[in-house]
Amino acid sequence: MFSTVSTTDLVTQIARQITEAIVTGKLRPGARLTELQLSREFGTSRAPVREAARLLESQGLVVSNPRRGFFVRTLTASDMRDIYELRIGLELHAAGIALERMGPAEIALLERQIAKLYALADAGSVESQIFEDFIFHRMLCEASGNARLIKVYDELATEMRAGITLIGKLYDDPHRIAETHEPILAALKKGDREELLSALHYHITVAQEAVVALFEGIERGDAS
Amino acid sequence: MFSTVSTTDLVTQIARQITEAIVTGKLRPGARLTELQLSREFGTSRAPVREAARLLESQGLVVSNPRRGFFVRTLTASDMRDIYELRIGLELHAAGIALERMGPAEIALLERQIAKLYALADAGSVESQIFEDFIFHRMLCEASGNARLIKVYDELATEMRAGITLIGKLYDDPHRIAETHEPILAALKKGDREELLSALHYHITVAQEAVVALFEGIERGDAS
DNA sequence: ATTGTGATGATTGTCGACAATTGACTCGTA
DNA sequence: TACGAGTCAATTGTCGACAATCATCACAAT
Repeated sequence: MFSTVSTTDLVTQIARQITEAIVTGKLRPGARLTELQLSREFGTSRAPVREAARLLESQGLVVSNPRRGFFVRTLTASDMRDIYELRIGLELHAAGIALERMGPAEIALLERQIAKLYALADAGSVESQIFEDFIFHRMLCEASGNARLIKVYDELATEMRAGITLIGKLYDDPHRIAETHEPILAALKKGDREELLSALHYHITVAQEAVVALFEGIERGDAS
Repeated sequence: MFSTVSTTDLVTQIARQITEAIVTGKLRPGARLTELQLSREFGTSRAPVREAARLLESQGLVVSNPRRGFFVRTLTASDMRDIYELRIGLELHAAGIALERMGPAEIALLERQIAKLYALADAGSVESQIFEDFIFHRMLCEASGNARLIKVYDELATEMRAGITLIGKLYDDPHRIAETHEPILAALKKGDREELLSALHYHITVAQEAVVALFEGIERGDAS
């Protein structure tokens, strides 16, 4: 999850910086990525920048028009609906498997993560709460023990972050955000499969509806 | 699904050729991909080859060791188990959504696809049947209407093909392969959700067990 | 025989440059 | 004023070259 060592290769480093710029909103959707400008900014030549851009394209953060270059991908309401719908399938599947594999230790970790959400609700920034929120769900996916599944989750998480950045509004009540994770934890503790899947489904669906509605509003021309 | 025009850009073209070489087995798992050799083979310079290799890395077909280059990814039994396990979650989710959206026309297309499988069982090559088998399941995913989900399926399909290539043995009774799709179709026609998910789950699990067992055998040192 | 060491060849990572193409801009004309 | 053709700057796609690094191999020492 976190950078292993500071000495990663140049392409990865560049890709990470561009990703940060996108998910934090410094690079707006639709913004053009000119290779020369980026290479100057990073103090490298164009080659590593191109490769980094290709990497980000495969992750769905940027799109490339042949002969025109790379642009920050503009996520639509339809995109977000698909992403969250897929996430439902993915995360419920992960939870179903995880339920069989989790011991008290793993569940305790999730509980601590929720505590962290509460703490950030009181004292932290919105961005850090969003980040830790994703960590919670990633831990759930990790508990499935399926590396391939985790990889897909990470890709979805990146896209969701890229989309959500525009939207601090969703998190107007950070305390409530933390609360909504409780039913998931409760079901896990009980070992109730039906309840777990139901709680997760509800949790994600609520987020989906909020995000999609907001995007539809933006597309309709409300304040960005 | 198929190439839109013959004039795709160079990187895509190279990536496609390397992919073909991998999934057809011409490039064995673990084989080294030297940029110079590939660039000579394609009559280009190294730059497009590098980008194509990066693309394939993001698809999980090749891996890169920094300063050492690219190698054809060696899929393990554990990898295949994860891939098929994820596929179960993905495809069942897709089917659940698809059930609501499919009309007689879409179901008829699936029926024709099964007919094609029978035809290939009688007269076709194993490879073409494998291909059309994947098409059947892709059609099911397409019916979900979720583009993001389809993208993940395509990635999984590529990895499965890369793994399965070694294995013509799994398709020793091609007629039976076609048959195993019938229960899925039957459930769809009935509109029985439970039966559909159950049939799909069984169908994929059977494949998973066969593939994983084969890989475990290979890892144990049986004939490759 | 085995292990450590040094040279050597091959390969990657990165760079700057050139040609091809695109999009915008200007100018002229109806 | 509106529209179209032609020109031009900017950017990408591709290339060959150089330096840094790694693996291999031979050779010597224990």
